[in-house]
Amino acid sequence: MAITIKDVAKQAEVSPATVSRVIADNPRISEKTKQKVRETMERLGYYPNFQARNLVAQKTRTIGIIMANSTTLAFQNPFFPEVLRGISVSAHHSQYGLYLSTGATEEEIYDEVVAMHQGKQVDGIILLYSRVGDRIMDYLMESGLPFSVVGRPHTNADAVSYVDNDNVGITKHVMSYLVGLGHKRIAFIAGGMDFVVSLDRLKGYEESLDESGITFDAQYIVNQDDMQKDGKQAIGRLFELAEPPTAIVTHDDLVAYEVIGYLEDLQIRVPEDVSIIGFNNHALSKHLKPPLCSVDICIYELGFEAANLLLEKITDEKAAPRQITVSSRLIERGSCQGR
Amino acid sequence: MAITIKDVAKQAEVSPATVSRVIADNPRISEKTKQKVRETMERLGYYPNFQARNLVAQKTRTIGIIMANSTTLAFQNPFFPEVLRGISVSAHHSQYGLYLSTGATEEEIYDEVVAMHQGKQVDGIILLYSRVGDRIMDYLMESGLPFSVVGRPHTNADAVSYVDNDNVGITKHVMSYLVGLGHKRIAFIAGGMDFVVSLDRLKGYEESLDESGITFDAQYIVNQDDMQKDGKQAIGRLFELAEPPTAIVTHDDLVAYEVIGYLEDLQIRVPEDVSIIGFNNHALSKHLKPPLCSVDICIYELGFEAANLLLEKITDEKAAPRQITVSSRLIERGSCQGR
DNA sequence: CTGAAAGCGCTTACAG
DNA sequence: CTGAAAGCGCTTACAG
Repeated sequence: MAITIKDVAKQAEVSPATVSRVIADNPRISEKTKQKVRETMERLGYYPNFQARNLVAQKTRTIGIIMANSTTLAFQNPFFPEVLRGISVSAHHSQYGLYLSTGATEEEIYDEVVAMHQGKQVDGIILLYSRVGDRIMDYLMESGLPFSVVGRPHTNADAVSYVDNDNVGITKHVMSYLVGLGHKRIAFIAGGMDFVVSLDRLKGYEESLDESGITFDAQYIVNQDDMQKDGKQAIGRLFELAEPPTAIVTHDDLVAYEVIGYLEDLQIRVPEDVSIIGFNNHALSKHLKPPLCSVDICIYELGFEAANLLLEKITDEKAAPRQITVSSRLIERGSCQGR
Repeated sequence: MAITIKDVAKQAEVSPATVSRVIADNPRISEKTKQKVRETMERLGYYPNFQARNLVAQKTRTIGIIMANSTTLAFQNPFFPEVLRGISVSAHHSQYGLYLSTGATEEEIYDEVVAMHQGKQVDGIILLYSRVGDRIMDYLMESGLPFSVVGRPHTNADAVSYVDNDNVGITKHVMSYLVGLGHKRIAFIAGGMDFVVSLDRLKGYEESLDESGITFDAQYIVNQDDMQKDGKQAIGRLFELAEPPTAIVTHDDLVAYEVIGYLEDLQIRVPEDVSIIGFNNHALSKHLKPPLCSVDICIYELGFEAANLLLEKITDEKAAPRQITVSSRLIERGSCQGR
């Protein structure tokens, strides 16, 4: 089949061991021999077989990436490609490859993680999400396989290397911005409550109300399920309340766009009647009319740093777990107005 | 380290070869022995080492995915995650893993393709794009490595397995829809002209004009560079023409959204003054005001079928190249109006 | 400075 | 029905 180290050895009239050492640029090999061997490799078009090399080296130079099972909207969401781009740059820089999970259900994904680990397919894993009571996280903790997480683990966070935004803090900032504009009835369109990021943001929401002396009212919370089942109805209900909200915070710009559509149907004007803020600062948000106020959570950096953390653990077995907080900031645009 | 086939063999008091055969469920092994070995594997927590297995099997059960170097907008675009989802489902079904390119420049990507092939890291490759005079495509053609392409190759298409929409046809359909509505001056916001898909759509545009007896006017064509450099100016120029367009076809919904933003700045109403159509039928397009008319190109199917084609070639060395045309359809919505 | 040998963890003809 | 041996393509102590 392909040219092996043996073929090169024979042609160059040295032993396979010597060829291997030339590839590794071992200093104990004479320059003369190196020249000869390299020339032969060149001539024969030799290329090392990574599988064989990895088998003896007991490593793969590959990172496994585990993504949550893909609901349609999650996939339309630019989070995934952007975080992947960040990971990609870091991995490529350190000459690591990327291996992707393909499972659709939690069960399948779990099996893949086990296969990646036990089957020695990857040197470490990046978990692209953090959810409450996640079997996969538990498995990783016990496995001894290096891993890092995008998002704060719900339990045992100190023992894990992860990147995250200050979700409580940024949400409080968003809220105090709205309160500062004179809003008191603020609706909150939350992400899935099994995700820690959603819990943190809800916590920020509640703490902020508390500090502003506004009573929490569960009627202003719209959960993910209601939104997905019938978004139009969920938004409609908000505005049938005796005291409808004057501002809406959504967990994602795309959701904000959708909400804006429903508001137009209801003849509710943005920002005159209702202010609205999204998260993730989608590329289009600045082009909307009015431009959408949004929180930039620096998705690229989240990916980039998650990969860095993982590579740190892979390189140094006993590196202590580290946590990185990636900055986030509110971008004020026309979709919010004082009252 | 980990449990190997030898450990199992020793414990079960059989030879490693027998354990291997039990794993492969070889019918020549007695049920009794199988029971005993399986029990031991279970007890010891044995898991096969894929690297070792792949080395002897001379295959990897892994598919390499090559994406074009990621300009920011390309990554915001839902095309990538959606096509990946399609690939993912097919690959997972056949128990293949996904290995992703990480290179940023064409040079880096080329090197990765060579490494994937020569280093025996993948059994085949899916090229997620087709561009004119692409070195990577040339390399793949000569390599003998199974591959498939999303998009019609610019040359030697018959020799390649690929999936594509009928881009000429669907664009003609879009155009005749607009012409049927009474439009004669139709602008065309094109994708990058190094991509075959863009060439095909432009061809459809021109052919349609021709058939409708409308003279082609290059002033109505906005190319990718102008759009990226200063989209607002590019659109502004269209409407400074003595005869400004009454309809705009854009190569992507996100670009359409952007254009709509500029039109609002120019006090040009959609659809009253100008009709607009996008491609890719983004999840949000139906929520826009007015809802955006768009072409659904079935991105998921493109990915799914590209993976199927590749797996066909991997499984059967001498499978003839096959081409699959994935359907596409115009979804009429409020952003277009007769005149 | 270089080579022969053993081994990474598996599979698969070849024997019996 | 099962085992001993060779081999996938590489690396790395151990000798010399």
